[in-house]
Amino acid sequence: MNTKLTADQAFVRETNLSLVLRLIHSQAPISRAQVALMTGLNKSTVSSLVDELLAKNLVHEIGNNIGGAGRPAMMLEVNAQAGNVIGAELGVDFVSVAVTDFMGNILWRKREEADTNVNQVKMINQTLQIVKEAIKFGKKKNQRTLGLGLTTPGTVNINEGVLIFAPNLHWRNVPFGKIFAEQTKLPVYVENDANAAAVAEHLFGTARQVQDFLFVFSGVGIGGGLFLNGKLYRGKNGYAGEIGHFPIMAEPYQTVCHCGNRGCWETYANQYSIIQRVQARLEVKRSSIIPKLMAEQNSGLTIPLIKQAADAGDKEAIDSFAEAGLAMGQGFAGLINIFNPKKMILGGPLSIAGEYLLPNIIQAVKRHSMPEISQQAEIVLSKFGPDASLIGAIAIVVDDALTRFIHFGKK
Amino acid sequence: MNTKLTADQAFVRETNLSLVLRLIHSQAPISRAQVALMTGLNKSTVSSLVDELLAKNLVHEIGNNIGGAGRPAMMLEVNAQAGNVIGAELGVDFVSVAVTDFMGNILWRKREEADTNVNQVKMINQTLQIVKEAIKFGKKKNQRTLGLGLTTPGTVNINEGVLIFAPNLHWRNVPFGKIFAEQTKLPVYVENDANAAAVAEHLFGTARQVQDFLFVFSGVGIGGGLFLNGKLYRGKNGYAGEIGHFPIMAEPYQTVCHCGNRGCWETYANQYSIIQRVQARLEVKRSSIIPKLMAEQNSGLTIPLIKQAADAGDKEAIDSFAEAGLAMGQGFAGLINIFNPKKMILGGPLSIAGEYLLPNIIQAVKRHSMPEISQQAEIVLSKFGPDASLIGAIAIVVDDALTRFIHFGKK
DNA sequence: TAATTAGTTTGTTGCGGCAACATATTATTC
DNA sequence: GAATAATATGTTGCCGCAACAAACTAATTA
Repeated sequence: MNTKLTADQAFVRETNLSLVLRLIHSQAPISRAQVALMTGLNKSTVSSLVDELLAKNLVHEIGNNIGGAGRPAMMLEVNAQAGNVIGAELGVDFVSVAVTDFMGNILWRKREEADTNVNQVKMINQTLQIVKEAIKFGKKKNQRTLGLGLTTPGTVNINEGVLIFAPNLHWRNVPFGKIFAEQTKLPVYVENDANAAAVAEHLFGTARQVQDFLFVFSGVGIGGGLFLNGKLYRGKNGYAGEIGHFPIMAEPYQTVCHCGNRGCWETYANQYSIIQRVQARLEVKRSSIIPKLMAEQNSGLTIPLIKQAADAGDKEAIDSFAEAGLAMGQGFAGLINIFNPKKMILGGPLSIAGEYLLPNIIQAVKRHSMPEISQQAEIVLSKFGPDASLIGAIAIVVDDALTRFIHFGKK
Repeated sequence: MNTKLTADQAFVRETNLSLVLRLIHSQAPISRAQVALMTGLNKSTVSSLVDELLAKNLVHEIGNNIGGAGRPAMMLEVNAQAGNVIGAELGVDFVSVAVTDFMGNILWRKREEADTNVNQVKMINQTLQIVKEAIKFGKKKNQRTLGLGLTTPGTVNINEGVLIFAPNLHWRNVPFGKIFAEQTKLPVYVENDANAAAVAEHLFGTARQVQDFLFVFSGVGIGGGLFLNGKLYRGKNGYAGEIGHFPIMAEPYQTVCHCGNRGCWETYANQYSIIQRVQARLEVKRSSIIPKLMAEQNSGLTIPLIKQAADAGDKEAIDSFAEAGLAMGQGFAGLINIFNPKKMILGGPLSIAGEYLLPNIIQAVKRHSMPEISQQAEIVLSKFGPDASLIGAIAIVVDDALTRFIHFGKK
């Protein structure tokens, strides 16, 4: 951790450059005068900072503002063509890769099913193959590629780029950073899925001006991205955010968690818990269209299928989501009490059923948290839903660029 | 919230002044040369910064270092006589006030029993009376008094100095800041007990160089002080840290929490839960010396009395602490998974039984948390035990002084 | 006396702030 | 329709102040 504690003039310049760049990023189109007003910086200082950003091609002028008295303002925005970014999400049963411009607009994407249980090396090679396609696509566009972001469920050492432990993948100590850097010759960023999703939401999503929020990434497990005081909180070793393993022991479903313990919150509120709930309901022979759907589609009992049943009005599906939503809300309530956040954002694969989960989450939060605190917290769905972690992989590269680019020379 | 995001030269000076002052505070005695080495600042810069601190009487020279080659170093330390600080802790059933010097050394203290249930105004007046005694004592010492810190269990708006809600006191919207400022003419700082205790531990206690830790304040309830990235985390409105109200619903003790809900973690691990556990054990007529002790001392069933019984080897007392320790550890485990802290510090009234609780907390943490994370977390007792919040009241004044004093003119 | 370490002096570089100014437009008046 | 006023944007040149660098003095030991 390169934690310089002292300040000097270079630090001042970097701070202000980064601040102005981020402001232009999130508020574009915006004029120099508006930047000066919003930051409190002097007009002349803003001009100097913007000049530098223009020279580095990070920002460009997009023509005059019309209307209003006085000299028309020259509007600025971040240059989407500042470079491409590649993001890859390594899920438990799939791999997703995307190429975007600097503003996070998707230019290319590909998703493949995968099976992590079979072979770690095979899955890494599969990912590498798709990433190489993505790089080829980026080259065609004749743009520099700024980096490769890689997200995965589990605790990550981001400095070394090593996956420490992913309970749901049963993987330990995988040096993703080294592997992908050698094979792609790109700067590689490795990050936990929920952390990355939180950054995505802050840069491109529903948490743009929000300084304190939690991203709850729900899928096979439940992970948390803690965005506190305007930045990601990673804890002592970067493992912070394992919110799914808070021991709550609430209901009779005493499922053993992938982490090895019993009573973890996520076992009551993850994908599998919903499937369990549906199974239990089907066993007592209630009328449900789910068996019919499974037969028709030759499919197992999956979340998309249950969602489909719920959309068709199937009571067992809807009630199962509701139950899981209440269990989810119990954890949300606890987290809201702990963090006093402005927003709680639900994303990840399970969020495709957000419309069935959210009302129950909100209800449980009302019941289980301190009203003074929960009244302050807005509970919403991720802008990117099941793609939250993929866009997150992009976001961690862009976010780093927004602070580091400043050090680059002229293009 | 005066959140200036931009940086300028004044900011640089403040940052470095504060850094040097804090370094001298925590590492004294220390020379200018050592400060330069540790901070990376230029020798001449350090000299200039130290000169300013000397001129403001915040630091003083305490003579030459002896031994070693070269010119002997002039050692520096923070001037304990820079001013007095008054701290007041408003507990659920007591009031404690102390006067310390700038280094937190206690010069005077007084504690009175109180009963918040009877009359809020009466209790505030009682506190005010003792605080005025403290001020008089401070004046005798012929020192300026830097401020009054006030801690209380509950959520606090620190900017307004208002207690928003204290479940265990049944108080709402008490403008402590205004009341005490008018009556004492001192700068008044109001803070939640656990938050303040965390600051105390960081400035004066076992977390001096620790950037990421949680203070768990256990007494009538359980509060948390979240010290993250080297500073207190307060959340959106300053209510963060209500860790006691995480809904866990673990055991048959379905006690209604003071917050109005059921299943809050603190109901399984607070003072009253231990008393309940002892009562339940005594009812089934086990042999215990507790009834005898109660009769002898004409006392109710209190934590100090149960502790006394445990010290005498009483199995029921020891086992009750052990049970509560395990319940406490369950929450610790969840918090460790969420925060990946370097330390977990247990303090507050209940920590007088720390020796009986801690081993069980550690055992439960091992069982319920992810080993990669919990191996990183040291679980320790507060340096100040039951006084953690009182010293915390001092610490919030000193901490503010360490950053604000820099703005003062020459004395 | 030489070596070593502590701290000071003098001058340099580079930052943002300030105030005056040039520029470009709309609004108002005749 | 032309002249003038008002308004807002952005630039220029100068200043104070920050840390830094290098050369210095100071005080000690070997």
